[in-house]
Amino acid sequence: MPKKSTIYEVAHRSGVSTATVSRVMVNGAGASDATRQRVLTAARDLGWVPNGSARSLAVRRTGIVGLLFPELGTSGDSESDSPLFVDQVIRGAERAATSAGNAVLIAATRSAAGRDLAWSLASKVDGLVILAGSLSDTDLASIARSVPVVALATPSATPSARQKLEVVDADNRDGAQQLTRHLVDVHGYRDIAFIAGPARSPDSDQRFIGYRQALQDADLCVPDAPDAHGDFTEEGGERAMHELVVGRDTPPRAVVVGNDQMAMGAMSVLRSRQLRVPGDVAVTGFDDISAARHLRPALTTVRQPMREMGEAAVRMVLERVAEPSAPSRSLVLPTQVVVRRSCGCPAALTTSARKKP
Amino acid sequence: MPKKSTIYEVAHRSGVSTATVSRVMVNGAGASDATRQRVLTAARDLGWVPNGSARSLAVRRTGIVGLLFPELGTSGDSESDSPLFVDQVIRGAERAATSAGNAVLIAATRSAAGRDLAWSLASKVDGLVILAGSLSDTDLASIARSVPVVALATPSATPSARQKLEVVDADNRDGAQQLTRHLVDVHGYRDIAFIAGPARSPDSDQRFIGYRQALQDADLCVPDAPDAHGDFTEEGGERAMHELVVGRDTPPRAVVVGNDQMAMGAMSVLRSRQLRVPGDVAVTGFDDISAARHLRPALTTVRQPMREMGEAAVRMVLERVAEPSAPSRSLVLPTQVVVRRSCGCPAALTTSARKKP
DNA sequence: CGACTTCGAGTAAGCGGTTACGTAGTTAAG
DNA sequence: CTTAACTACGTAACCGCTTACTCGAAGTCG
Repeated sequence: MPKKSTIYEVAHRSGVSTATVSRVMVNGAGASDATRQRVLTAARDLGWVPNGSARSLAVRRTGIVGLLFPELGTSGDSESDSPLFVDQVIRGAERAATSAGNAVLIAATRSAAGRDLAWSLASKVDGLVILAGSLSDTDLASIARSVPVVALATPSATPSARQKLEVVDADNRDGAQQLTRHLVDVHGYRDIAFIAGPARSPDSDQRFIGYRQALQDADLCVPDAPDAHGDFTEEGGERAMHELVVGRDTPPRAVVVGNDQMAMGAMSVLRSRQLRVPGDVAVTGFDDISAARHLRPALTTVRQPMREMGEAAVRMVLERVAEPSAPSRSLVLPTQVVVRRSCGCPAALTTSARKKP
Repeated sequence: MPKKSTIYEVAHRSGVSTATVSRVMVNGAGASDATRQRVLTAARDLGWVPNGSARSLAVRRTGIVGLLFPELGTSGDSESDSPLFVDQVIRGAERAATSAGNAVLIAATRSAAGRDLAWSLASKVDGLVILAGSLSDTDLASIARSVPVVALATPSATPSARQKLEVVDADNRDGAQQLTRHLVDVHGYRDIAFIAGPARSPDSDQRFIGYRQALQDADLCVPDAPDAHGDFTEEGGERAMHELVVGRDTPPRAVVVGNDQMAMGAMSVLRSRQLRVPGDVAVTGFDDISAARHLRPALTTVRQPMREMGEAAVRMVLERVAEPSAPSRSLVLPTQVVVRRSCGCPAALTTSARKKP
């Protein structure tokens, strides 16, 4: 690179002051046409890229929002476990940011080192959106004291933290409830098992609560705890389903699985045991990742508006940046059950059941 | 937010100069233990987050690398067409950046507005990695004159631009060639059609070239142009396959499709015409997106090391940033064919054929 | 035709860090 | 005891851009 040029060189080359150059670049106004042209030409000739740091320093705004998320596949190599969830959120965040003239700075926390990363990110951005699992609750709270933060999918945030924190989440509870109700009402299943995610996953908890609610509404027996736990990966789903099937005399008539990836694992276990889905055992997932549509049978699941969550989160930080003293709000986005074949519905019925009418 | 504090306040509160505070923060050294503690405490008490812009300005380095990619789904709403390719690249880039103490700033160019976005990105980063299709060749070249840039999957870059540009790509040609060879050698197919991507896609071109090479090596008739074109989406694949089948008396024995998403569309068209895959028509894809494994039949395809591409690209920009005058290199990463059922191989054979022995 | 705007453009004071350089005060060496 | 070499820390000059003021010139108006 031929040593970066500065605004001074541009100013000198076009025979004006730096102030004028600056005016021309930021808002075409404040200069005569002739001057503007001279400046523009000089800038182009020099290949001048204004220094963003200097600009940010002067205007006290970086035009960047940070996105912190957890890198789950700690194992490293496995490509399969990529949680599409994060990717969608990233895309949504990018969209909202770009359309507001900002950009998104991303970083993934891997085991432990998260705290430092978070602070280093914080120093470079106007605001932060932090995905569940990236940071401990206390770190989250303390960082939120210094920078506008919105937490994504983190309903667990302690009340005290809530004061400074904004939260965006999907209605996991309602989604699971609608889904389970579909199983009960439409298909008449009564023996419905639940495979949960990791023990301390708020998402998984919410889904379990919704599931229980539906059972209770139907006057069915309501279990205290999930029938099995997985870790949200396909392998975890296999293990959980295996455990579940082995632990019982007869398999359940249906099983509500904590997310799509585990549901995929679960289905393959059933298949290998000669149990037909949905004929013998109906299976449902959660998330509606793109693979869900292509499974055979296609997976009935609950769609989370992942993209929208990313967008909303970014919009909220930006609003907070613009208006730091506004009261902090929370946002719960609706989920939607997507009926496909794995629950026992016919192929034709690809429509999606909407929320409570 | 209780008005951000500065290094001056920290310095004052701990009774030292800003220089000392700075020294403590950057490298724990250069100060006595007692002083260090006082500074650290003061910083924590104030919830001080050093201003990244000021720091970057002073050290002339942002610690950020930009990633520019095209947002393909111009239509907007459709979620399905999200090319997982980009997501993987993002993840790879993030990984390489974070492990080097940097972060990734992402932005997607949507139709046309790309140029401005690119420059605004450029002003905020140390270097840029730009995905194919984000920018016109001329814009690419001109921006590469002012900032270190590595282009991803952009073999088309004009020779002149090459001088300043670094390029990372996957060996699309070789992948397609190996794949086609597999079809010919292992399965003995002779009538093999090709469904290409968008007309001006370098990736698609390379794949077509590899396909032709394999046919030529086998002394089969070598077509001048692809049998049909799609746009890399599932719908595009459906249209292309439809066109292809309708345009011929008998369907081809096998068809090499430009990417996985189109292959999925193609397969559903075949199915709806009562043609069995792979019994009547074998189908292959390209990319190895996660859905490929879950299709029925599972899709034989070519894996691109998308994550590695993202990592490599970021590493290369960072090296260029550190050593601006080094000669620019290019990198072509190997691809790998992944044999599954859609080509006609038995279920058991889930292994992957490696590159030329 | 003098007073009042309006407009184009320059001056210079920051923005919040970093760091070369300078200076006591200590310790080690001669 | 003098001198050299550290060590711990302060001073102040940047880094490159924005923007509140200023100011002269040109246009407006009663």
